[in-house]
Amino acid sequence: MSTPTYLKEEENKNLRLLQRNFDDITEYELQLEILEKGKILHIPKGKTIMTYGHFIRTIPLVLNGVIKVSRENKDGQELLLHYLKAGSTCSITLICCRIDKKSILKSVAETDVTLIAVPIEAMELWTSKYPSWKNFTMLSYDKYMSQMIDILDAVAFQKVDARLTHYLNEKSSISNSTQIKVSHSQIATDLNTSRETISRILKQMEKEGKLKLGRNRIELNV
DNA sequence: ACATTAATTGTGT
DNA sequence: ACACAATTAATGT
Repeated sequence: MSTPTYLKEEENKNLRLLQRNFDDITEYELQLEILEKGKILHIPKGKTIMTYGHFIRTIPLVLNGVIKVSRENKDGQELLLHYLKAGSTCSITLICCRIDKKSILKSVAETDVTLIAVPIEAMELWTSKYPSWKNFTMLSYDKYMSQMIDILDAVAFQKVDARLTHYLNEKSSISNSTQIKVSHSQIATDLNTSRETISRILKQMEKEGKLKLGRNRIELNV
């Protein structure tokens, strides 16, 4: 049975995407194996990928789009941790699935997302077989740890207004626009604070001329 | 075009 | 943090 041409083209496209976004994964063999064992998933904006308590059986390699990762506790309390952009993976899942642990995180597609879902069984071999895979996972851990330190820093030492400013800048860079589409209560959830606090700080910032407010919309001034 | 309703935002305590 | 007022967007008639 021969593979239809359009499928091969699709595969080539994905291979190039993989090479372009994950330049730490160098072995051509490994790249092919990732595409062979992994499954390409297209996830629409707004869809929840993981929530608290889910078992994890695959790890995501993000090819396109942005995934929002937040901590979620039993009571449904949330705190935005970081964003996964193209070329990254969730390193906590690298550990989690190894020890067969339930997810302690929640992830939602911030934009439309394309990713390769790699089953854990495949990864096990790669660590010993391909130096660059080992390197890639180590770099991911390192990146993750740094981000966690940053979060700790922000929550422990920064005031809410500083965190809000940072939040807005990040949002703006993700959407590549100074127009941010989000409600005050969503921001409050992300930063784990109250909606009123966010409303008041935003109002103050508007008075200072830093931004312009609208319903479900914030326009950043440059 | 207008009225109704739901959701978001503003504010005082 | 809570209660409520005001405003805005969405929807139906």
